This record gives sequence, structure tokens and C-alpha cells, in this order.
Amino acid sequence: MAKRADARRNSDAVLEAAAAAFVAAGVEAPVRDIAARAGVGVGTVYRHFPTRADLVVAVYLHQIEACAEAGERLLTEGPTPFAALARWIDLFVDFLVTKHGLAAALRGDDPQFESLHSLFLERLLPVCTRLLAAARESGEIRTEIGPFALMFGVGNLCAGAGVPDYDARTLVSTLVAGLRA
Amino acid sequence: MAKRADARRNSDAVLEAAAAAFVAAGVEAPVRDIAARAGVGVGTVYRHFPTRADLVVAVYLHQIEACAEAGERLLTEGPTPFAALARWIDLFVDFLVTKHGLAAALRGDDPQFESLHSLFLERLLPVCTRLLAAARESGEIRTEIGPFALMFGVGNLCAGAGVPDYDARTLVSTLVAGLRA
DNA sequence: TCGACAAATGGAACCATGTTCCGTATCGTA
DNA sequence: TACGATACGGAACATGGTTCCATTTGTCGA
Repeated sequence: MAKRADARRNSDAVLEAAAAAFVAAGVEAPVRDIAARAGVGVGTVYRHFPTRADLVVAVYLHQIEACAEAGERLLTEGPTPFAALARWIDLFVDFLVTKHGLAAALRGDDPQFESLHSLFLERLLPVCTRLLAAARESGEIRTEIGPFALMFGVGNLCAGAGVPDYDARTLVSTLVAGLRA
Repeated sequence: MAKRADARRNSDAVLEAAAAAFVAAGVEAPVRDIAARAGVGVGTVYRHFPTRADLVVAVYLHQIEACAEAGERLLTEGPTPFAALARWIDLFVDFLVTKHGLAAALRGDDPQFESLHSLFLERLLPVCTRLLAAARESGEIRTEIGPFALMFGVGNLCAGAGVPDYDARTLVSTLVAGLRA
């Protein structure tokens, strides 16, 4: 059976409200605030998005997809596999640093963000794995860092973006530079 | 006027309980738990340590001091300033990864941890600054990363230590390797 | 030794936030 | 229109930080 019209309307309203709240207050914005913005009760938010991660996923799904697809493309376009990897990581960093608190949320200790974690793992990790493997095969990289650790590390470096005197991009560039032995 | 004897006794008990709680549940251990471990009321905890950061600082002060002093020493002992920097960062990482949640707490967005932040800045940042400057003068480093960003980045990489397939030490080593141009 | 007073205590109470639950309202269909 | 399924809202509960003050307890001078 199709969803009821009011259900879809509310679902959309919550999504929009969440997107706005995330921009204003980060991905940890209080559920009550999101509900209030959407003009619904908290129960309705939970009905449509059982966990916060579901909301985050819904809000950023398109951008995550785009990032994943860009990876495939860069590999064929780039001058070398390592260059492709570096560019792809730049895209990944751009995505993370513009989402207040997202990088911090990716640190896995909170079961709350399980499905977000899953999405990153399922969609982005394979891309990173291919790029990294290609760069390794071409002999441009000599390090034992695996794709997961690399993504996790880059994500960590992006946490706390916004602090004065701290530029996540420069740090990530340095890390990537360190991948060449 | 000197502190009353019972006050000192309770202060010590809280400190000890906090140290145990931090090991068991990380530096975000509930205040109530710490109070219960110490056999005092929560009010007593707050009396002696107004913020959580004060507790953390008190518990780890010795180790932070030791790390700072090691920096001075390494500079005179090391074969090169860059080697000294690398070794010192190893010490710093060892300190952080063995303290569940400490690295995460260092990300500055929580005003709760202000005094912890201050201590790191006051005690460790000068050490890092000297080591980095020495390495730069000796021509071993060519990057625009400042001492604060470096420490912050290393701290970030240490957050989430304990996750399978993620080794903070390897990532930090790679980052440090990237400092050489 | 003892009384008085300041210091210290404990935990109830308050706030903020996440989460659940169910009586009520609404939609879609027969 | 009437009825059953669906969805809604927000009160209520859980957790954890923080404040406050009536009560207890050291300490010191007499």
C-alpha cells in the first residue's frame, strides 16, 4: 500500500527542517528543534526516521552518491592513480568540512550513527579501496595503510574544522603526501 | 587558611575515583558514577572540581608534564631536530591513545573542556613550537603547517583509537612523513 | 574541654535532551 | 457517509549535567 499523502508531506517537511537545522546547529541538532521547525511532533520525526543517522543519511544521500561516482570517474581521467586518489580525497574532504559536525559523528563509538556508518562503508569504502589499490599497483604508494584506516583518518582530520588556525585540507594534503614512501 | 582535613581527604578520594572511572568508562564518565565510586555526593565533586576538565587535568597533569619535559630533552639528544619532533609526537600519541576518549575531548567545541584545552595549549604547544621551528630551520621540513594545527591534527587522528582496522600510530607516522616536502 | 562559626557535605531538585507510547485525529476507500 | 487503517502529537519517562541550601563537621580560641 502507498504511503498516505499526509505522511509523505510530513516526511518531506521533516527532511527539509533537518537540513536547515543541520546547517544552523550541526548534525547533533536537538530532535525537538527539528520537529518544531517542521511543525510536527517529535513522534512524527521518529516515525519517519527512527534514528538520527537515518535523517543524516536522507539529507546527504545525494552528495554521498555523487562523491562515490566521482571516484569511478577520476580513476579513468586522472593522469595517474595516485593523482586520482588525491583528487577524490579532496572531494571527500570538501564534503565533510562543509557539514558541521558530520566528521565528528563518523567516529564510530556512538551506536546512534550506525546506519550512517554503514552507508559510508558500503558506498564510499569500495571506491577508496579501488583507488588505493590502483595507486599501490602503479608503485606510487608504499605504505601499509588500508582503505578503511585512510578514510577514517581523513574523516578524523576533518573533525573540528572551523577552529581558527586549523585547516583540515592542509593536514589531509600532508597525510596524503606521506603515503608516498 | 589551609584546607580542612576532610576536604583534602574527599578531594583525593574523588581524584582516585575519577582516575578509575576514566579507565573504565572514558573521560566522559558520568559525574554521578565518579561521586558514587568516591563515596561522596555530586555536590562534593563539583566543589573540588568545578568542571570535568579540572578533573581530567588533575588526573593527567603528571603525564602531561612529563611529555612536555621530554620534548626539551629530545631536542638536545636527537640526531636531528626532525627526529626529535617525530619522537616527541610518538610520545604524545602514546599518551593520547591510552586515554579512552581524551583525544575526542580535545576537539575544542565543548566549553566544558576549556581548562583542559588551556593546559595543552600552555604546556605542550610551546614545546611543539620549538621542535617544529628547529626542524624547519634545519631544512628538514617544508610545509606551512603551524604547531597548533599539527598538534590538533595529531590529536584528531588519535580520536577513535580502539576501532578495529584503525591504527592511529601508523596514520600519525604517515602524517609526519608528509611534513618533509 | 567545649562552644561557636566557617567550611564542607550530600542529595534533592532543576534543566536539557533522547526516546517511547498511546489516545486522538485524519486519510482513503467502500 | 461511515469505517478501519494509518499517522499524529506531545505527555511521560530515562539519562546525565548542574545548582542550591539545610545539615553536618572540622577547627580554633577561650
